[in-house]
Amino acid sequence: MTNHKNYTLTRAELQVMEVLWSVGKACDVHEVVERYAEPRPAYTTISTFMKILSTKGFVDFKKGQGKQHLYFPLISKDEYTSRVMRDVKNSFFGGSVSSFLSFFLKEENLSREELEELLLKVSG
Amino acid sequence: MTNHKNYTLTRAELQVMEVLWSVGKACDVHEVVERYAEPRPAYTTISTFMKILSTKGFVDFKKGQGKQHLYFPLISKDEYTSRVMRDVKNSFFGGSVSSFLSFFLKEENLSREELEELLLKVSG
DNA sequence: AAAACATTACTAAAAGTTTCGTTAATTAAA
DNA sequence: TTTAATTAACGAAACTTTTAGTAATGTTTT
Repeated sequence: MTNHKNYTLTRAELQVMEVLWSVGKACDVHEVVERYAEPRPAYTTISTFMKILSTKGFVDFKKGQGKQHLYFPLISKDEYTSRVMRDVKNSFFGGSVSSFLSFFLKEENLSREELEELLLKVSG
Repeated sequence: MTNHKNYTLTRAELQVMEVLWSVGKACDVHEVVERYAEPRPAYTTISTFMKILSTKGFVDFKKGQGKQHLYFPLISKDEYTSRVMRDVKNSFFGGSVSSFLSFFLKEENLSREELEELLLKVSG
């Protein structure tokens, strides 16, 4: 399946995706579990999430050694980030770009100099 | 209780808070239900959420007519928004302001000029 | 080919969230 | 003061998410 468009990631699903995104290559369940901090979830827990994520269209897999599946994301972290940002913008700022940005900047309490610097770094 | 700091709002809880924030004054359960779009939730559903939100420290109440409670938020929408923004910044941009900003600008396709303008508006 | 092994699929239970009927308590009305 | 109305508290059902054990299946080794 390929239409992650209709779904959102739950907390635990996102955690799995984070690992896949950070690894950057297709990997098996063991590799994912290893990257969890202690106490690690059970192998089958992650396996279950892979199944769920496949069904929801967020990951796919190719065959590895033996019957092993090598999982990889079907959506990039950037794509998903966009989606989250859009949702936040819509829920909290009525979809307004400038409200969103203003709030963020005020929130960060940046000095004039820091702002200038950011401007350069960002759009320079 | 007053330590909402340790909790986050679930989807349905947030919806209740949105109403309280928008109304702007302490209100009873009926007033909240009325502001829901059809099909409205049952009175007791909202009542339950008020209880939960009190326990979690997001709302408090004062006595109204009779035995009725008038609920009001203990956290402002801005405060809660900050929290969400901080979470997004941390989860998706490793806490980096400039990463956050860069992504947002690319996403929104803002020009250098538009950004400058916004910055001025914000930082006076 | 059989046994041992590795891995996914299946199932289910535990935990968390959402929903609302019923009950109990309080206030208002008769 | 008894009855009716109102309202919050309680409890539980339905649903979702999270977790993991067990079964089934395919792979490798003997």
